[in-house]
Amino acid sequence: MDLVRTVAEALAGAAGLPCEDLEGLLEVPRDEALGDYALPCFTLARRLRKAPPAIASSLARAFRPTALVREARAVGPYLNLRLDAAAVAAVVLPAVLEAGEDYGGSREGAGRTVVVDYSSPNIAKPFGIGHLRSTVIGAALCRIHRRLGWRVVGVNHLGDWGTQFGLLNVARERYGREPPPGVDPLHHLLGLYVRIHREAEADPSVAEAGRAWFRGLEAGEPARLAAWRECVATSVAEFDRIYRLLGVDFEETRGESSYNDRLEAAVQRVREAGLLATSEGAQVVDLAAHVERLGGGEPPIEEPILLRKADGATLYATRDLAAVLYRAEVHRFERCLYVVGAPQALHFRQLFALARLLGVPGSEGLVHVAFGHYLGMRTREGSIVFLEEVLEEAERRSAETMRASGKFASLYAELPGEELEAIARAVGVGAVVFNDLKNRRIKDVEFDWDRILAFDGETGPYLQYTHARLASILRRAGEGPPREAAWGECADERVAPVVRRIAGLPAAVRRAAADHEPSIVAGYLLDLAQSWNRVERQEGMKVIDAPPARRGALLAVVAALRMTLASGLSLLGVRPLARM
RNA sequence: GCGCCCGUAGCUCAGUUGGAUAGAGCGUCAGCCUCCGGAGCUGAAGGCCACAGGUUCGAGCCCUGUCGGGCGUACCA
Repeated sequence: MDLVRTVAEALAGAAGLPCEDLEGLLEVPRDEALGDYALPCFTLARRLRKAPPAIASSLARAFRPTALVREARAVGPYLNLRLDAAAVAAVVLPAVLEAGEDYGGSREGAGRTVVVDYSSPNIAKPFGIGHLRSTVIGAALCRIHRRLGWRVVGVNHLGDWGTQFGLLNVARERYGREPPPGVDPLHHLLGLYVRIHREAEADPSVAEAGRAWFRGLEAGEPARLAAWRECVATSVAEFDRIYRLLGVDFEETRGESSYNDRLEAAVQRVREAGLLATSEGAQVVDLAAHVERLGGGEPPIEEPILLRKADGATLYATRDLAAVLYRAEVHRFERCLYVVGAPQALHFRQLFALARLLGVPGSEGLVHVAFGHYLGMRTREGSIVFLEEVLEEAERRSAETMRASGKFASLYAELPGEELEAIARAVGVGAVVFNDLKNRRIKDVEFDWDRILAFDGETGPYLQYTHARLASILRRAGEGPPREAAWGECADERVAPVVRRIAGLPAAVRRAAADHEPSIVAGYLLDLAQSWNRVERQEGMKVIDAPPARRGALLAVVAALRMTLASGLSLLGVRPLARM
């Protein structure tokens, strides 16, 4: 079911133009009174060598109404199309009911593979609120691509290697490996991490001890490897708890350390391609010198990419290069998305340029999905806001709101306590997750408890609440939506705009994937929910008490609406709830 | 210095490949529970779309410059 395409087809005959061209040009007018769709004729003017208003009026004359497109009227340079709302409902609603909560998908990604590198927290560092963004954006992009038929490989590229393990283990040796009674292992590690970092800043010999410890680890000392594994295991256990809470699951969890034995080969490949140079003792690729070979008119990258330090050690870029080679070989991706903060833009421009210079398959599909950070927290200064802390507070507030509800008794009476807890948790998580996804990802977000935990306005709970009320109507109706209904009942000016918006999910999902921008789905859902809440509350519209014909049609609308919301919310990682 | 990103209502943000009169939410003020769920809804106030040029029939959107903010700029990740 694709409404725009059907409209374009209806118009193609009159216009004498290919359907695809028209489909791209069609837009929804700002003012709904003007029509359901509009064809601006400006761009056609050059092609047809006629003035836009003349094109519009001649199209209007040539147009023959169809069952779906009832009328085409020229208004200045626009051709405004009026759809038959009953016909729209007859096309849209049964299709949505058929698709269910998978509505919005397609097969456009069939046979294609996308790798999504996301979350990727550092072991031995706290999982702070800042890590939420990559996790939640990446997980949403995975679900969105999967819905479009792609084979998705979500990768958690753990930061499980590097000098911080040296420091951490120096601290463990000095202050104790085992947590004191009553302290869980992870918080013990984090406490050590913060403490030793403070000391290292004040005392260079501490930092040197850390580096020395790490050298021993790299050399493969068994005792240090064992200590390292312990740290990794402790951290991963914590991360898993958060991932379960967020409903996040990875196809591949593979840390930087797993590329250790591929680093030499990666550098060797660069050398054989004739790209490796020595500069100030380090081994680098001078991208400025080679990148013009790639064409594409990209601005040159002045900064060289470093693959080996003067002391022979490898770097971040070396491991990322090894990782991209591995992924190309094993996963054979068409696209590979790196959901990583905007400050690393240069690093990825360098990495991608190098991959293209090496002719890595799929390197044209490498994308840095950059995002702004939460402001107002610094890891090193101890003023860390733990994600888990935020989620727990969100759950508390949600439970409080539930208890304060006048409907508490009637809504929740028959539910067991653990179910209530699960609902409070889903609402709390929904608030935090949606808050993160609702704006374009490049925007920085200032950390603010009240904002992140808000339950009214443009929030996750608002959408969940709308969903719950729809579910409630369907529950009370005591019957499922009909396959066939008097669709004319959906044609009035209150219901028709809602039905038209229901039809918009596939386009929103498609655009979200193309732009790697989950906020497009978020914005779509808010508009959808608002359009319903407006008519429902404002007009006091009743579904269940409506006369039989209207009741059936409205039940189909409510059911389709609920499925559309459920589908979109699931894509974002927000749980649709039957009650809350 | 150079590079990248951001600048739209008091605050946080939408604004499709340039298209009709720039839209939401929060906050403020005024309203709506004889309710299929008030975590909702209605209304009001609030804008030289940072500034200046340019391209175009048409610019919040594209180009150039200026200002403001953020980030990056070789041996951290």
